[in-house]
Amino acid sequence: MIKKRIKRVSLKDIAEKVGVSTALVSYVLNGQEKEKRVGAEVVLKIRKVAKQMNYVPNQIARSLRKGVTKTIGLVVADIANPFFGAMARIIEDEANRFGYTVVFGSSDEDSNKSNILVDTLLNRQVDGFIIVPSEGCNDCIRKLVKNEMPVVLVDRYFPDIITNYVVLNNRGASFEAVSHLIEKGFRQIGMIAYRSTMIHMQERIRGYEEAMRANGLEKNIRIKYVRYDNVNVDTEKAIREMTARGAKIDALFFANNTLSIAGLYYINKNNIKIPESLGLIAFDESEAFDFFYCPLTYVKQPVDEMGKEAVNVLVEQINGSKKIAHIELMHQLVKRQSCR
Amino acid sequence: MIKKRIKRVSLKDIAEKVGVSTALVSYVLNGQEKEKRVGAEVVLKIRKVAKQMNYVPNQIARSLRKGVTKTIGLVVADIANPFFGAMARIIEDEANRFGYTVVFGSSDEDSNKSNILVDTLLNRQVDGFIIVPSEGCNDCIRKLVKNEMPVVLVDRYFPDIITNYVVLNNRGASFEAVSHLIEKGFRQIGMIAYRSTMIHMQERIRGYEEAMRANGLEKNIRIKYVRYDNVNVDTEKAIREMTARGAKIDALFFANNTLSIAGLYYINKNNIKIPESLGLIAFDESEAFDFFYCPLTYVKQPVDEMGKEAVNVLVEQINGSKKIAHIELMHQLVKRQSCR
DNA sequence: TTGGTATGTCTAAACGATTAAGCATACATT
DNA sequence: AATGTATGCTTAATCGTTTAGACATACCAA
Repeated sequence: MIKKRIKRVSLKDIAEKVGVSTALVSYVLNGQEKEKRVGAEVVLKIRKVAKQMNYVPNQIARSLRKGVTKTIGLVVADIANPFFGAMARIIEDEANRFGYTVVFGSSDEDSNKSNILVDTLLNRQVDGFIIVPSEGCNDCIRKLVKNEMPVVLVDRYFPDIITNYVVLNNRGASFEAVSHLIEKGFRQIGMIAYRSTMIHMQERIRGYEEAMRANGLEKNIRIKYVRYDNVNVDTEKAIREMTARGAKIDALFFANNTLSIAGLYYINKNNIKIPESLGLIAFDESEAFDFFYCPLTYVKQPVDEMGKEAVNVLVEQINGSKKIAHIELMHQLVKRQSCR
Repeated sequence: MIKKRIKRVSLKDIAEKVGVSTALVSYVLNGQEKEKRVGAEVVLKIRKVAKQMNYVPNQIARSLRKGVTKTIGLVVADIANPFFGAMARIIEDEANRFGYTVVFGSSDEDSNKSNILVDTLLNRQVDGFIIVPSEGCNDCIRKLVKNEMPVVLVDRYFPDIITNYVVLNNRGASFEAVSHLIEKGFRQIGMIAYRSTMIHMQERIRGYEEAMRANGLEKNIRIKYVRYDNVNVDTEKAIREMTARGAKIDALFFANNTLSIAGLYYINKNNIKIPESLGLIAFDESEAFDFFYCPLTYVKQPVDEMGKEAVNVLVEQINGSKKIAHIELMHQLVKRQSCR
């Protein structure tokens, strides 16, 4: 059952060729020839032979011995979602700067998948995790934390679990967005959110509610919840209901990129006039927001910063830091024509 | 220098607790209790203790011993590009089905970065590669192939290197797109492509040229080349020049998603009327194509199929297959309003 | 009794690197 | 001559698995 590929060159091969022990080869190839007092000619010879034999160190063996893999496990909701794709890219670059490689997995917001992913990555002895946690994976995160596995949560976190996180100032972002709609004269403002107990959603909802209340519009609060695995159908239904004659809304606030885009498809299909019939504010970024016939005002997240901070915090944790980082980043409200 | 984390439970710990050798534990936990004739009560006890101690096998140790890591190395141009993000997602799912985990890296179309990535992944002893090769990394791919490392190239390949690939029928796709423009009455059709010798670009260009020639329009061939690291500026300049009075084009064909979107921004900014002043066909998919004021006709790639096929071919290679797969998938021309 | 077969378990090497500790030798110092 | 110290290299254990092969015991058949 042992794999038979072209036999890779090992330290031993070099050692034999040069006529020394593997220890010397290891010292030299790790740049410890000074401390370990390796003879000058031997150093040169080892270097030469290593290059000539095309030696590539076996990171697996090294990892086993050192108990460190120089690998980061990344769990996102869906790598195909541009928000997470962009974040993954930043994380990749930043991790590389520190000598880490990234292994990733998509959870589809499913706690079961998340669990499996985390276990797989644990098997593989990743040195730490960056996780976009899903609803219901509290225990899984708690287990990691209890085992002192370095973990940084991003985009969301669990208030009852003490661990590092890097998130957006979601409530404030939402508050500003909705306040902006109100300033522009909208009163019947509806919101479309994921049906999720996760804190990022809850905070965005809370920000909406607070902005409404702060302006005496608490009676106008209308929130529709969409299931993650049924975005299109649920979003269409939500908008249809909210724009039906009767309790008609005059503006709509979307809780994230997927919802916004689903909404835009519906709005286009039904020729709803933006901003005359309906003011809009979206969340996250998308080219769709730029090319929609009436460019959207949206809440922009600092994805780059989020990714970078996550890696920085994680690397510190891996290096033994004990202090817990709770980072809340600021949004930016990009104002355009979708709310006059 | 040895890492001190919470000590993970090992086979030995279980063996000691149960009072047997590690061999038995290994057999049982790998489901070989029948073949290896392990006593019935011992089997139960090992299972119980393993569960109770929360045992997680060390994949690193197993990999070292077996010479197999159950890991696939994925090198794309940029994981943040939705085309590659979508592909990564498919590859992830398909790889998981076969018990593989995916390690990824972005090359930015840079052969140097590609080289470093491949070396890093080699260190980590991945069982095989799925690579979107960059210009100039011929040697790097050749080296892998020579060492009998399982490799599948996607999106593009090197005609002079014998190895597996899964690509689009690029020339045909381009040919059909441009023919469609011609059918619709356009004659002065320009193309915007990457300045790249890679086959996918060359084939898309060739398809364009052939369609032009097939319709006696060879004198009208106008191609502008854009640098990967300067897309916005170069694309703007290209369109400006092509639409300047004098040798004015009446339609434009973009060679991929990034170029299309850069072009659309320029077109919007300059109020160019689509399709009246300029017919358009894009390549790849994007929500931008749907929300652009005049929905774009575009060449759709079967990303899912491409990802799946790549994994399937790779797994076969890893399992020892010697036959080389050259797979060309069919595009789909999605016809909408941007070319009347 | 002898040998054969079945059953159950263990030993120890191997994967490839790292690294503490030990062994030689040469040279300088008193 | 005795001791110290610098230099240069080797030995062997270790990380956590896997697995071929040895070993031990029981039972049955001839």
